[in-house]
Amino acid sequence: MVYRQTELTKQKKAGTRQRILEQARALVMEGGFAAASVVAVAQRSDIATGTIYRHFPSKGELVAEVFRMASGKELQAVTAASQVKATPTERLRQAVNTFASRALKAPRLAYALIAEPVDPLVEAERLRFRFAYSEAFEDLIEDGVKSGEFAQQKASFCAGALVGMLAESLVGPLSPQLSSVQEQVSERETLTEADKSELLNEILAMALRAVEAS
Amino acid sequence: MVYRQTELTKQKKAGTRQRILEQARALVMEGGFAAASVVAVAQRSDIATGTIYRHFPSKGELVAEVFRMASGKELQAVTAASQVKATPTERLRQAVNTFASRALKAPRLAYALIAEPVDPLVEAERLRFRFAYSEAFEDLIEDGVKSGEFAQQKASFCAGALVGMLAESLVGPLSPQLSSVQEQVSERETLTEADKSELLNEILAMALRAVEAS
DNA sequence: ACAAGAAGTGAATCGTTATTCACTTCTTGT
DNA sequence: ACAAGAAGTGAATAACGATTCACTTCTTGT
Repeated sequence: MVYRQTELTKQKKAGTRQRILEQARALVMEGGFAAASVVAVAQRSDIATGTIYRHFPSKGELVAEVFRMASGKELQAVTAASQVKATPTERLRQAVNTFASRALKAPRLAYALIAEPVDPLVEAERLRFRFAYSEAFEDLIEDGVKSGEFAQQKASFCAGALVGMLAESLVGPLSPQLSSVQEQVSERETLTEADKSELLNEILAMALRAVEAS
Repeated sequence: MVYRQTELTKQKKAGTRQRILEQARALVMEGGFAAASVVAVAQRSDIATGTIYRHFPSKGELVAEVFRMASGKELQAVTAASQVKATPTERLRQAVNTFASRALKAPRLAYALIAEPVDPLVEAERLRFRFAYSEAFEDLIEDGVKSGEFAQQKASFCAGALVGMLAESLVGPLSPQLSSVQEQVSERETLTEADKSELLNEILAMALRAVEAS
């Protein structure tokens, strides 16, 4: 027994693992989870397919981790925005704006995270994250209801509906952007900056109306 | 050339085709599109797998037609509800109520139509139907904006967002019901009648707030 | 230098479904 | 009854991606 794992090898291994995750993430950004086959991830990471399995027990676990990384970043941004020191209305505005504008900046990734058909392990993560988003909004809505700024409503439900509304408002505009894999929707228009800005305004206005006292 | 297709055989063939569609639909109602494999559909229709291909060029076309049938029925109900002779507010109330209560009555089917990962051919149909729903709401919102009952808003966008909100508000409550195939979510509660009724009220209230003038 | 354990390799295998096709059975008009 | 065309059959095949595994290469301590 001459060979025990040392600091160097441990780091090297962690590095490989990291590279796999990064390349998988890059593939998802370009072509969604569908593009992240084991073979493709391996090729892009300059390793053999088998190596993937030295780092992840299954493909599902790999993509679930990719999902967790990417969604975690988004969630953090939204949560931070929702906790600014301001009125509930302003906090909602910030949170919605953060969510939507980030999605519009990386449409392929956003679609993958929000709506793309995925492996059950990933779907489970998605549910979890959706719930986490919901909680971020829930706090803010509760404060708004207490202060009378918002209408009387069941915060837990409305937060969920709000997340759904946000997500779905974006899926429509987002899906045409996918181009590559899906042939059917090829000749749709691309979103101009002006379109995006108008979209943002409408989403913001509607979200506010949806919770505000009338 | 002694055998030309006659009325009787034509009807028989149409009958078989119909039975295939019905059994496929039944399978979808029970276990979603995932449960509607060609073999399963054939078995349940008491025919050989090959026979499916005498009636449909591919599995995709078959399930797309099942989707079209089922969604068409839902769409028709919502459209009808949205066209009752009443104020825009009341029409919205009717349409939303129709959509949501029907979904809650057949949760497995609703989930399959709204959110289940499906074959691209079916996904294309889904987009089309989503747009059709959106149009039903669009007319009603436009009327409401004109009459001043609703806030100033871009009807085409808000209708889409509304459809998204409805769909997504339901996916959460609906997905736990799936039971059979998905193991992860097994120990979630089932919706009681009281839950459903509360859910309906909240959805209705939020949808109205989302479009109404403040 | 060497032995042993760890990481990496990639072609072969497995699992799952849709799809095909050579064959059988049914229907019809003469 | 019979021939021809249509419908039906279901085992075999195709296609696809995940997973395995016997093997090679690398790393380490003595």
